[in-house]
Amino acid sequence: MRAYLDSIFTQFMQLSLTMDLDAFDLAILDILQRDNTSSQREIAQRVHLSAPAVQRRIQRLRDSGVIRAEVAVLDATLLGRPLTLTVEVHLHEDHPDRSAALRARIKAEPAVQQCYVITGEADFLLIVTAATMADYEALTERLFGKDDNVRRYRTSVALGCLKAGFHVPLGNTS
Amino acid sequence: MRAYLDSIFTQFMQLSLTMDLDAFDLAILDILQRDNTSSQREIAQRVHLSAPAVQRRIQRLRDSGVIRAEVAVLDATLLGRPLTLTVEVHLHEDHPDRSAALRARIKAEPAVQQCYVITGEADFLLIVTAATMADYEALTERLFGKDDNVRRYRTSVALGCLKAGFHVPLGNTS
DNA sequence: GATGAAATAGCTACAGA
DNA sequence: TCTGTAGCTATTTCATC
Repeated sequence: MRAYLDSIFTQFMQLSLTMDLDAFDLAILDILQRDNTSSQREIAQRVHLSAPAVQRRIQRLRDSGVIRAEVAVLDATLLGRPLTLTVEVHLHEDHPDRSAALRARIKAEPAVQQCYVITGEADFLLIVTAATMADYEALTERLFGKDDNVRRYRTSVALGCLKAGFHVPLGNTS
Repeated sequence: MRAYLDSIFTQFMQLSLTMDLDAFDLAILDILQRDNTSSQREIAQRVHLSAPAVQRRIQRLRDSGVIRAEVAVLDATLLGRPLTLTVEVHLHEDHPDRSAALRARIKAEPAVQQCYVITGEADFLLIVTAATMADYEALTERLFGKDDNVRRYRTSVALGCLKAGFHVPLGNTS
């Protein structure tokens, strides 16, 4: 019952939030998701609003969760991690209970940058960063080694990266 | 010849940069890649350095490319794009010349958040955001529809996301 | 790398539409 | 309720040691 009420509340919040975003908000968001170092004054004159108005809107977007995080994106290669790998994980049973431990290990593993629970042949898709293939092997051993619910995993090495980001297309300003 | 010199230069830069990063830099980077809103004063006292020292290091990390970008990460669901899809693209020929047009379309398509060129069965792995399945279908038509070098593509819908980011593990502070 | 001054950005209060 | 003006606080930035 509590979970049900929570879900209703979440839906309501999302609905009310989505409806409250106007063209100014979208313009501000699009600037910030490209370059979060833009000053409020600069944003203000680009979207034709005053600096405090921009400030208030940004604060509201942060509070409401539309802005999930403000982060620096680092160059993994320059930091000694030139390898990116993608891993499809196939389970025997994909019931949450059976894979809870695996999920926890994945969440706790810093080298795993992304993990999606997916439909289709595989159950998880991971994006992993590593310094060397030996390190990656050790990682797979830690994650999958003793888990008899993992049927198999298929690794692909990323030879290159055409694009990488979490940029969300925003209406006409996408 | 020019390309060769460029590659040598790049290698030299990377080497010199990698070697010049000390524990302070790594500590600063790890703070920034988690929360880029941290003030220099705050960072300074956390890493036991003065604020201007932190400021100089950050500037240097920006200039050298270790800090690739400073961005706001938005909630796609709250912005009307609740769907995330992963797409494996299989080509007939993976020679760059034959896939140049496809690469260009992928780069130009805002809904494609990430695209990795990978080894193994598939040639590309895409992470895509979409508002509806109809939109996604239209996207695949735009990207792959008239490209006879695309043998097939395999879509998986992301049912959930255990983690998502580009956080790079940094030594002992990972 | 630290200190301190100047410039700039961010934040709050208030008035008006 | 939201915008814009004004003014204050805090942060960033730069010159000097």
